[in-house]
Amino acid sequence: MARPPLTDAERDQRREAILAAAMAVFEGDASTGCAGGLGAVSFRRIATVAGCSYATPYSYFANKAALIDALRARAFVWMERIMRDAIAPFDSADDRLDALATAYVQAALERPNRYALMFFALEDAEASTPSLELKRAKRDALDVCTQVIAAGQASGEFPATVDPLTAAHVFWSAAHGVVSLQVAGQFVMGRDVQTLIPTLIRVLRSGLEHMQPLEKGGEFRKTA
Amino acid sequence: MARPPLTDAERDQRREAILAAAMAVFEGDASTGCAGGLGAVSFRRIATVAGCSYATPYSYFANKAALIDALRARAFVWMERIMRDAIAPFDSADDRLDALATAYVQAALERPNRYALMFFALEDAEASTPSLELKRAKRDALDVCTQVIAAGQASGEFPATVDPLTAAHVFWSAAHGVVSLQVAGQFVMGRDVQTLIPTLIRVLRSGLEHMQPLEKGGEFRKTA
DNA sequence: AGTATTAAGTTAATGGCGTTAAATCGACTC
DNA sequence: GAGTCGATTTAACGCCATTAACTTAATACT
Repeated sequence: MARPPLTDAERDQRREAILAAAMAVFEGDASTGCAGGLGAVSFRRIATVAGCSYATPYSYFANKAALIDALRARAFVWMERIMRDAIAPFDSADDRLDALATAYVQAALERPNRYALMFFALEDAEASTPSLELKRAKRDALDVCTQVIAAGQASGEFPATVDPLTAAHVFWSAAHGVVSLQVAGQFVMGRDVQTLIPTLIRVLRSGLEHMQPLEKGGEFRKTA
Repeated sequence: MARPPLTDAERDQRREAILAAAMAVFEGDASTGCAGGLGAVSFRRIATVAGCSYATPYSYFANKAALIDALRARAFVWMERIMRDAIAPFDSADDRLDALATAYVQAALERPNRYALMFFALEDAEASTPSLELKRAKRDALDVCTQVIAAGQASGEFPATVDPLTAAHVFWSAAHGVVSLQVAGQFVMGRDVQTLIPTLIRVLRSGLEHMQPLEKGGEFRKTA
């Protein structure tokens, strides 16, 4: 007596089409005829590119923040794959760490928009709580780093003075700091970031033994 | 034969009033009755708060990006003062570096909106080239870090194996990475960032001698 | 005085945006 | 065919940035 709802597969397919349109707009695809970047991503333009009405995307995403959230998840998945592919050919923990950092920085600098989407999409997406999909994508990406360090500690190549998750945070934070300052055009490091990263990795790598688990760690001089 | 233009002082004063209104909106001041953050900053709301017409701010700022640029410059000046005040009571280079990092992180976490303004205001401000005012504010802020390191090297407390500017970039990048991942709510570091920073600083500090100048290795190069 | 001149500020308009309520369409059951 | 209900579109609201046209006000010259 009633029209049957869409199949899950159909819903996924149409949701995918909208996401694809959004990605095309975000990446500044020529077919969309616009500049790209987060500022260019509007529901109305996405709808136009996807060939549907302005309101249609609302059947698949609660609001713009939810769509940006999904885009961010894709960006993290993309980065995770890049990192996994980068470490695959290497065996030693040091080599894997180097390859990881190099690939990370290279990917970020080659696709600054996508990198900015991962971390700088505050305006539109930060307000609402992240989706499970995004949280998992983030965790999976960080896991690549954690696993490399944990493996290095297990094999004795790295000192096991700190838990791998903390160390992964430190490494990722450092890489993110360098890359994001560069991507955001902050300061004037006339120097080549590609060469700054190896330096930083080397320093952090050699500093692994100075890291301490934070439960007991953190003693430091401060406050007169 | 004509009405004289406003005095420079008058222009500055009115420009200042508009900037103050913008800052009040951005900080989510109660008098503005809005949430705060960059998303809340609109020319129209600023004009309302400042008690002028929608178009008036255009007499003092070319467009919204220019106004955001000015706000960012203020944020950098604010951070510079915090850092300078933080290092003032200390004498040893180690103490100053610790105080610098601690104050930086504390300030960023206490006023995440302002910190985000410094580095995450891509949408509105990144497109246009930064103003001289902003560039100088950034440089002055970075100079605090550079000077601490240079002084430490001059006194022999820090190894002089790398130029201070590069080292400052490394330190700032690392701190920025940690803070910005935290501010942006990335990952789930259940750990207290306030304690992660000392660890990172200690590691970087001990790694100073492993840093190498990026331009030309030459006489600075320490190890083969 | 009165008037031309010119800067500053206001009003109004344009086009775009996110979002939502009402109207329309289309596939299915009876 | 008629009824029904999900999916989509249309239309609308309010907000935004930006700009053009207009109004106001302060001077200088006659």
